[in-house]
Amino acid sequence: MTQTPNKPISHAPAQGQQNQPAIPPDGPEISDLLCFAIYSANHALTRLYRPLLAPLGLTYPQYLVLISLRHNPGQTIKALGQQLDLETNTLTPLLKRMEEAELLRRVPNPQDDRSRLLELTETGAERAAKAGEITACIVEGMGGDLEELLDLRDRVNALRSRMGAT
Amino acid sequence: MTQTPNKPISHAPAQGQQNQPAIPPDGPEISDLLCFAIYSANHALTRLYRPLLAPLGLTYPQYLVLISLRHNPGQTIKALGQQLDLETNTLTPLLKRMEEAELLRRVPNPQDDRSRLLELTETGAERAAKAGEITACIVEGMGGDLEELLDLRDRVNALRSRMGAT
DNA sequence: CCACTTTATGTCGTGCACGATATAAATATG
DNA sequence: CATATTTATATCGTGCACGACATAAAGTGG
Repeated sequence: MTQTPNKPISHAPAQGQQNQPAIPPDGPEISDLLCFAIYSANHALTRLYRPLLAPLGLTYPQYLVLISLRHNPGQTIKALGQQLDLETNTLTPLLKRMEEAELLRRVPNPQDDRSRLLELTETGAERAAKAGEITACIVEGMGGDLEELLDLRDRVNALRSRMGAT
Repeated sequence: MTQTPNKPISHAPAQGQQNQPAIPPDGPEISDLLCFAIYSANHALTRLYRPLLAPLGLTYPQYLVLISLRHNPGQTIKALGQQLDLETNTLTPLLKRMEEAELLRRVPNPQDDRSRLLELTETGAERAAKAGEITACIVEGMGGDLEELLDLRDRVNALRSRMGAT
């Protein structure tokens, strides 16, 4: 475990004592930044998922859509967007690609002519089931014990909600 | 703090007792997934950075490049890629845009004709200094106390290294 | 019922990420 | 030294993200 714990995260000057900078003089290093850790962990996760999702013809965001629709059939695009914290400018093209791949349908909403409901096709449902199974492999790939991973998830989610995410 | 701690992260069947699934029957929910927490936290962070970086004419990856070059002047593209865990197919266009914006130069490496060294222009150095300062605002925006954030960073980095990231 | 506003979705342009592939220079090997 | 391999960078195509903008259908207030 190569890890140098608790280096400063920013170089905000210490309020009281000016002459003893506990913080690097010319700004933070990449390795100091929590935002970089998250940014880069996200890339690493994508790399972990890709070889497992590629055989299913799925990208990572598409995997998330399948997971979500499996638990919320007939969801609107807006509701999906709220769950994934994505806008329609991201979702519309993504969903179109998935519809073209016969994974889902965007059917009119009888309650509201502006809206569409999302339902998995049979293929989509099968794919969603397989996709759900690979999660275990990912947990494997992430290493560490389960307690740690669950705790980390909760802390990251706490950070998300402090940042005003949905 | 809306938070339901320690729901299961995957639905790997409990080894011993088949008849009492401690894990949801039809796969994980979005909110169960550590990978989604990280994926989404990354988006939230980008949203936090954007209004601060836009006035400097920077994107988030460009901000990272400036931070890195500030501490490692004359770095090669490869070295930068190792630090940011990015390939040249990402970096080359990004660096070209930054060169066009007069933030840096890609000068020939006298040691190796294949390679190029990266140096900040004067504008780039000024921008890097300003960029370093906004980190404090981000820490502000992330909320929570500093201890928590530093600990979180170290845990995320530990996860990164378990996933085989640089 | 008629503007006015809000809401659900879509379109467009830009900038990442990244797999696949290309190219030229450095290095290794016979 | 000639060939083979490796290495540093670049190119191309696809799929996100997302700001800015467009459109049509609800809703809302006179």
